[in-house]
Amino acid sequence: MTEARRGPRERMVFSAAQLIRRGGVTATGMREVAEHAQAPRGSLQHYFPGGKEQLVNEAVEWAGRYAGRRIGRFLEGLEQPTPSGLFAAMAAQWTDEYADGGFATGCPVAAATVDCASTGDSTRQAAAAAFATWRAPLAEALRGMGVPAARAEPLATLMISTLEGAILMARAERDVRPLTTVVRELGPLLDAAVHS
Amino acid sequence: MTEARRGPRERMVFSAAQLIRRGGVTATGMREVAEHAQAPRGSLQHYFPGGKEQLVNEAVEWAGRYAGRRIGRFLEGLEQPTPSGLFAAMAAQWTDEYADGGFATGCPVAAATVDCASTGDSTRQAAAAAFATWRAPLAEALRGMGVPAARAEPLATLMISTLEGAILMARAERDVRPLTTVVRELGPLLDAAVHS
DNA sequence: GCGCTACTATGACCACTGTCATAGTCGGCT
DNA sequence: AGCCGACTATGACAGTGGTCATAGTAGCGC
Repeated sequence: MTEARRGPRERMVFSAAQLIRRGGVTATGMREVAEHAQAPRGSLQHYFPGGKEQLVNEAVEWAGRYAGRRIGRFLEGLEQPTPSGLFAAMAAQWTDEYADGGFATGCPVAAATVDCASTGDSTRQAAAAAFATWRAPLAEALRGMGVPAARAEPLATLMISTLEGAILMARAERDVRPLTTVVRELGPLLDAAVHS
Repeated sequence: MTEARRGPRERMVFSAAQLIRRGGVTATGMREVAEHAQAPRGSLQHYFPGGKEQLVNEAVEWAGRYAGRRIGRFLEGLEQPTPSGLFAAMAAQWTDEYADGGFATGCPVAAATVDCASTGDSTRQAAAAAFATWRAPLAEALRGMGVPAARAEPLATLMISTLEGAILMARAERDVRPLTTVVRELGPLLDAAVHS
């Protein structure tokens, strides 16, 4: 996931996202980001003249694009594409990560929203945009599975909301139970939307 | 909601929860809490010898008890108690708050989880306990409405997860759309669990 | 060689954090 | 009155945050 062979700028954005996932926006320092990215500290002000706000916003945007791109990958991995299968795959990414890596990390977009929604408006907008770039391909995938166009966007919102909440609870409990539970409970509803 | 007539200790716990709701745990300072509670700064170390960690944990526990107690209130407010109606009432608390107060505040338990799940284990446990004290009366309410005992807990987890995620998205978008959407989409599933 | 740009390297600044130490005040008990 | 516990009031400490200023280096066109 890391791919060390990228420019220092990209590495810093990536590291910022990774550190925000852990402890939130306020708890991640600029110096810490540079160190984690093995990038010179002086490059921070050079690549991100807008300061921390710019760096955080780019990290959030990056996370949104990443989540959006994953939807396509999940679709390819499903032999029999169904809404519930897609949702299960989305959740499985987290259960897998938690299974072998501990429960240290959450969703960076959620962290940015919690920490910046009331203070930094640009970051809040970045988070909203990230959710949108995640939701769009998801709704498109649902339509491709036979979900009526009018239900695709609402169901995508439901899926993302439920997943985000389950991630929260799973981290708090240090147990994947919430993730597996919502997959099991929400699956039938999602599949029932096909051809209806 | 404030009720200024309480001891300074309770006021500080309450203020801590309120400030954590806004900007997260790391961004809320002890001095800020004392000032917000109109309590003397010297009382912090007197009432909370465990420092910030203790204060935050108590704020999270308080939030959990508050959410749990609200379930009963919502039930009383429903003339025809149904799972979907209860879920709608839970979400309405947030849409009401966002309608006339802006989107400044989120759930303190979510904020504590995001900020402390990987660093402060005691706070993480407090968050898990808060979710539990919220989930228990909710599951009990569902059973009271005719939901089979085996489905009550999973459905309660689903409801809380979905609500938490919708709160997140609503704050990011500065729009109650996610909240109203998940209420509309999840309602039928919840009601279908009655007598089945 | 010069000059220019891209990038790196440090050190300093001020604001602020959580925590501790110390002194002060108040009320009630005996 | 004296005393003692609960609580309040402040100041100081060491650490860290983001940001700025300044100087240095590498590479390239000329």
